[in-house]
Amino acid sequence: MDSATPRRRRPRADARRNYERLLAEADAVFREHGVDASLERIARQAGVAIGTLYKHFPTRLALIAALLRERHDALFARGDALLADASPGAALATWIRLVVAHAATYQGLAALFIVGPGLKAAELAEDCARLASVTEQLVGTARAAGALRPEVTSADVSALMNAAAWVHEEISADQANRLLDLAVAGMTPTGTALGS
Amino acid sequence: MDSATPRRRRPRADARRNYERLLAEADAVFREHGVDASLERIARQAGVAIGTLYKHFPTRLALIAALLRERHDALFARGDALLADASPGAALATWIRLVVAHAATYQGLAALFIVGPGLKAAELAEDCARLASVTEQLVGTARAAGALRPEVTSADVSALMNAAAWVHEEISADQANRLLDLAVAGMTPTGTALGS
DNA sequence: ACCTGAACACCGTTCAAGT
DNA sequence: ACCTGAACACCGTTCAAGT
Repeated sequence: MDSATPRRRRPRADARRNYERLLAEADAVFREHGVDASLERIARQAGVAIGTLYKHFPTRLALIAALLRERHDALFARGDALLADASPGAALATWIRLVVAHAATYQGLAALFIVGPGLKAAELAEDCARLASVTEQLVGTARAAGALRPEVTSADVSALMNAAAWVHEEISADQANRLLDLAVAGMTPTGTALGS
Repeated sequence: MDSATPRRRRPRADARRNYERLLAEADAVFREHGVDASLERIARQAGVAIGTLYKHFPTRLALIAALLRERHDALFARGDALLADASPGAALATWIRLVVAHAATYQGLAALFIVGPGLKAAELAEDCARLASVTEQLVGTARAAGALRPEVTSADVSALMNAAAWVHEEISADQANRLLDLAVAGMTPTGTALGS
């Protein structure tokens, strides 16, 4: 059985260094120019040839996915912790803020998340599925606790989070927060904030 | 004085025909591939050389603006009519639907509208300003009539309209409508739909 | 007055040749 | 095992030359 998943050989030192430099430069370039930024620029800034970038990351999405790996693990861990929170409304409110802030880190990232499990985004499909799963559980708990109107779906909450992240990218964090607060008030039985 | 704005000379017949064909093909290509579609493809499909496209439309935004001209005139006319509506809440609700449907016609259009009067978009700046102006007036009337919570700004409504159009582009008209209904409920003193 | 298409720059992607 | 960089395709944009 184990032979089907051979343990990875220790990578060569220069390969590992190139991999790390590429990730670091990709983060810098994506922060400044969004996830559609030039891959050639990333390779150039990392001091490697373009072929080396493609060797390590066969597609743009593979690069993005590798870049998000650690942050996603941390995000999902926080999500799992929130599921055990005593106040389901407050837990969902916290989760929404976390996800919006994360999805707004690079311009264009929210657009990737929103298509999610959809056709494309192969390398990010699993991350999107986990994101949707945690959201669905938190929405379910909040609804069961009476913190959400019964007709609000987890798809509604996901769409809102991505839309708010997009507003954050395109206008400002402030305007994104206002949209979030208004829409959340519309999802609440009392017409106010979640968890209050 | 009039000599400062010389009356346009009648364009040559082939020039006029090329102009019209370019607009028609641009509409078709933008509908299928969004506003970032290849200009070369548009010229090719219109049967003209790339230089001819640039002669008529010096920038991509000039082409988009020309394409939206008639639709914008119709939209703003409807907006002016809505300002005289007896029910300000219902009028705003109608306006929101009109703008969202319009902003979702081409993928990427909402992203242009949301930056609006912002730095770029020179050729579209005036259209964005008129859009914002009508929205501001309708929001003001609705608020004065008690149909909106007092703290809701016209910037909030504009952000919501663009966000809903984006969700329409990226997911579905249905999901966009759900976001719209939920957020509007959060903007209303009663937590329900506008104009009811 | 308008149109054509070559020219240049830049990027995505692949792959033969090197070490 | 990994890296390099040329090669090809495609597009944005400009402009000299044609009609």
